[in-house]
Amino acid sequence: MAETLKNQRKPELIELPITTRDGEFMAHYSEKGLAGLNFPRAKPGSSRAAGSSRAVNAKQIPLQILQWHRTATAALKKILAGLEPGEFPPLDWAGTTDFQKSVWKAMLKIPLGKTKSYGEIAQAIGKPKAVRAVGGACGANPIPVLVPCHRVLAANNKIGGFSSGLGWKASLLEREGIEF
DNA sequence: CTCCGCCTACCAA
DNA sequence: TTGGTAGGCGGAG
Repeated sequence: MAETLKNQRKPELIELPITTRDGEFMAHYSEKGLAGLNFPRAKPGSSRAAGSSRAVNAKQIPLQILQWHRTATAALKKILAGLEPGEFPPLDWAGTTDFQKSVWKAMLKIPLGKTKSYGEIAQAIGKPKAVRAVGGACGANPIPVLVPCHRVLAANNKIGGFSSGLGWKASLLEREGIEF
């Protein structure tokens, strides 16, 4: 009778927006914490459908999640301003692989204003040859900015890639005073 | 198993 | 310096 866990296809996350001067980010929360963060769709300024008034009934959102959202919002805005993020909400990496988690944890250890290469991350997690795989994990990072995948550069201080757009990566690095 | 990717080191111009 | 390339690894289908 153990219903196949595989039927749990839908995590059913609660989505809440975070409006910043860079546009509206979208945060996704599970009952365990922040599970995802998306960059703004349009560029700052273009107010398109103005939220299409999908007014989520604030009343039905667990207080716990609202608290995490406040924390996440503050942290995101700080980093976007090139400042120390302070407290983080718990991060929910359910559904991801151990390899990816190890890579993301390693990235969380990179201090603001500092960088590491894909190779250094690979070495840090004990898989010195999995360099390219580290790049893959960075690209799969569900919580960009807070989990600083932008602080990972290619060898020789080259900018490397960024699935959400190199423009974002370059911009985030600049805000932290990083040169490349 | 195959294909692809936020990489690298290396070699040829 | 710039460009092309083969090796290596994990993830997705």
